[in-house]
Amino acid sequence: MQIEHYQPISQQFYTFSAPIVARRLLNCLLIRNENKGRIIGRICDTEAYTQDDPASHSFTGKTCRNSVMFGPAGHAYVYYTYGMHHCFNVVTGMEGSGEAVLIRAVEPIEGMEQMIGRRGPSREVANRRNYLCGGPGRVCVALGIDHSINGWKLYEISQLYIASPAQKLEQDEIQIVSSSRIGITKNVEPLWRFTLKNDPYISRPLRKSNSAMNRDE
DNA sequence: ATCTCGATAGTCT
DNA sequence: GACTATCGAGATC
Repeated sequence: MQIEHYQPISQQFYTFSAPIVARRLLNCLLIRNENKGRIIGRICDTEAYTQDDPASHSFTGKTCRNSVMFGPAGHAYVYYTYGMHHCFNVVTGMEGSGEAVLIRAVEPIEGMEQMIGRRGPSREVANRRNYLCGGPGRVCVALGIDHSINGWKLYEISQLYIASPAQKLEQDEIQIVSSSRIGITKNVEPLWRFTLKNDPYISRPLRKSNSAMNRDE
């Protein structure tokens, strides 16, 4: 079997504001290289968080935990929540702006055996297509992401990086829906969750109002 | 399909 | 001491 190689997306891609990068990341590939093999997920569900956003970790300023959010774009921000889950984010915007995009779900593309090994065998794998990587906590378990990855560059070929999609899809062909973000209590109005339209791998059903849009709005 | 509920520990005030 | 950008199981429609 021939191995296909994927080019990383440049750091410059991430220097735009979080809502823009969040929708541009849809359909891109999250690639995890390990000794055991390679795991690939196609990003299908993201959320944007900005510094003037009360739902964002960066809202109250730089702290020990969120410091990489205030660093250069294109780095990984991984945090631990609910005493048991990791969440994987990509830092966006200009350095110091305190923005990030949460990766809520990916579609399993390669390395399903390793994902199943980590997530645990379950009959859910057959029943629910979003079982393996549908949800920020699940993405981290399936791809082996934990706090040790906090701060890593995602724009160079390494153990974890993001690449352009394999099939060159025209921008117009990508149908994107925006909706309310999940699991937050503050600043619920902005429709800053972005999903691929009618994608069965997204983490949870859409909440509240939503609208179809283009990649660059 | 859509809801509840509780487990759990790091971070900040 | 009071928060969580969650998950999975179980109940109910």
